[in-house]
Amino acid sequence: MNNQQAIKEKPAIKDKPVIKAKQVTNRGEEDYIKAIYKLSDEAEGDRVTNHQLVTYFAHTAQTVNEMVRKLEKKKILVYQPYKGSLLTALGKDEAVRLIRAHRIWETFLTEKLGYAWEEVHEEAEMLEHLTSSKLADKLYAFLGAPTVCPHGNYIPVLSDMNRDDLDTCGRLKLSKAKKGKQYCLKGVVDDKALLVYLNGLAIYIDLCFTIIERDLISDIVTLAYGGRNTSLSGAVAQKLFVCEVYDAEDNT
Amino acid sequence: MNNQQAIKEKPAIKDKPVIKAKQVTNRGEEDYIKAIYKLSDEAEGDRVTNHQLVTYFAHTAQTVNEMVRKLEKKKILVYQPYKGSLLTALGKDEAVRLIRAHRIWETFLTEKLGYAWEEVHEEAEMLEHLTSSKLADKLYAFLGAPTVCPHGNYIPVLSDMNRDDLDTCGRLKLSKAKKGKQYCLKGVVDDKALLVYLNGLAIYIDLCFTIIERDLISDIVTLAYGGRNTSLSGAVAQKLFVCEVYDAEDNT
DNA sequence: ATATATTTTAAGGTTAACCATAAAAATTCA
DNA sequence: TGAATTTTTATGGTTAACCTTAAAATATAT
Repeated sequence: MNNQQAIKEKPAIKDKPVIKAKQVTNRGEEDYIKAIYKLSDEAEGDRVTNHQLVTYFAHTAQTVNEMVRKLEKKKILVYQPYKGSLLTALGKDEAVRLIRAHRIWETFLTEKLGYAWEEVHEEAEMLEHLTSSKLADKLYAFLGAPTVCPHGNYIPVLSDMNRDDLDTCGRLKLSKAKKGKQYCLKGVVDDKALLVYLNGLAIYIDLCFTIIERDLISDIVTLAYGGRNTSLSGAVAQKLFVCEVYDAEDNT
Repeated sequence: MNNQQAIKEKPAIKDKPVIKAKQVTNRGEEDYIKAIYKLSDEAEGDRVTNHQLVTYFAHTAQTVNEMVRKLEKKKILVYQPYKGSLLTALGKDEAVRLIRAHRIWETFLTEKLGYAWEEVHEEAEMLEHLTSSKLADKLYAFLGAPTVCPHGNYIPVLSDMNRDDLDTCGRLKLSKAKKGKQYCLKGVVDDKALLVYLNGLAIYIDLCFTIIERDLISDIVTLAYGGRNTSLSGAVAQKLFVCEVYDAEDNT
């Protein structure tokens, strides 16, 4: 027995490959970080409750609790039972890093590979998790330092890493737009069903239109563009971001 | 108790996001498939023994056995105890799909993003596992249907999916080259240390040189190119693939 | 201020991909 | 052919990310 040990101890280390897998799949944790970042924009008080995560991921309360506690230990967030989670600076950096990678990939896939805007989310969702800063930066430069992704959402750069609202900044929700005025579509929420719906209506980024009707009872906005009128529900209008357009003849 | 059940059964399904992670990390299995494919090129009789996998991955015999049995159940290989594993057509297709994705990514990273040839392996190693056929095909087209990766190795296309020797086909190992003849470097093994070494010697794909010495005792080849002479060990020469070059004046 | 509802968490389970130890089986070699 | 060596596999363990059930703690609404 002792003998066998002795023999086993010297299995001549040949200079063979010896492949080791590395940082395999932070996927779970990273998805939680992104979710908390995203949900905190919409939620009141910035704190994201476990309940929100339960419905977002369709995980059990137990699972959400475990993940949140784990991220808390890693200093990625602070958690108050019954109150919710708040990302630390570390957590926010991580979230922004992921969102940046996500949007860079989306831009690459549409601009360079000819994907449609409703096809890129899933691919980017996977690729973002294995995108080093080096890769992100090189891709970004290759794309010509774009400011927005195919859905019109800002691609954060290091200087605005901690800006809170990456999605609406400088723009207006269409649901807040005013009758009679002219707007230009600058961003949409990255939601496949919505994107396909907009395709059918020939609505895309940079489209300009006039609001010809805004019914507050039915919560419907009606736009005029390209010789047609289209009515959108409040639910849709809330997912579109616009900038006001000033006509040449319309001074101020 | 029964009561509680009844209440719990109707947690009104809201139309909230409900994000589900999918096909998470076949990484382990896929690495085994690739390893078996690669090792079967070098090994005698095509079969890859568990022992080869043990040294390749630095996993235990038990782990290798489990993985092999699992892949066997999935019809990816046939395994004979004490003999080794042989990929099925399904397994080979899978391996080639991965190698194709790997080499396409390597090409993208060097050609489009300016990576050095010794930097691309690790990135490609991760990206290949989440590359759909659609993505691979679009990338491939974007790159202009390249035939080889930055290391000069063939990028398989569907038509040669089952070709056995993707790495040496049509080419010669430098270690088999003859004194006095002229050759062109067409491929090198994708091994970081080797690539960095070659950088230092200004040796790269498509470099042409003449073999001015070939010492069989010391197993050293000496090349002349760009006004310099360089001696390479047999270990290195075995990892370089060349084609013979015929001078204009040297008929036949 | 309590009763009800909701949120948290303890306890224990599952699967995948790894590990170690050691017994059983097959191969190889003398 | 038997002994030595190698290969395989049974048993049992670990961690991460999920699960269920049910108890404990807190919040809310009357």
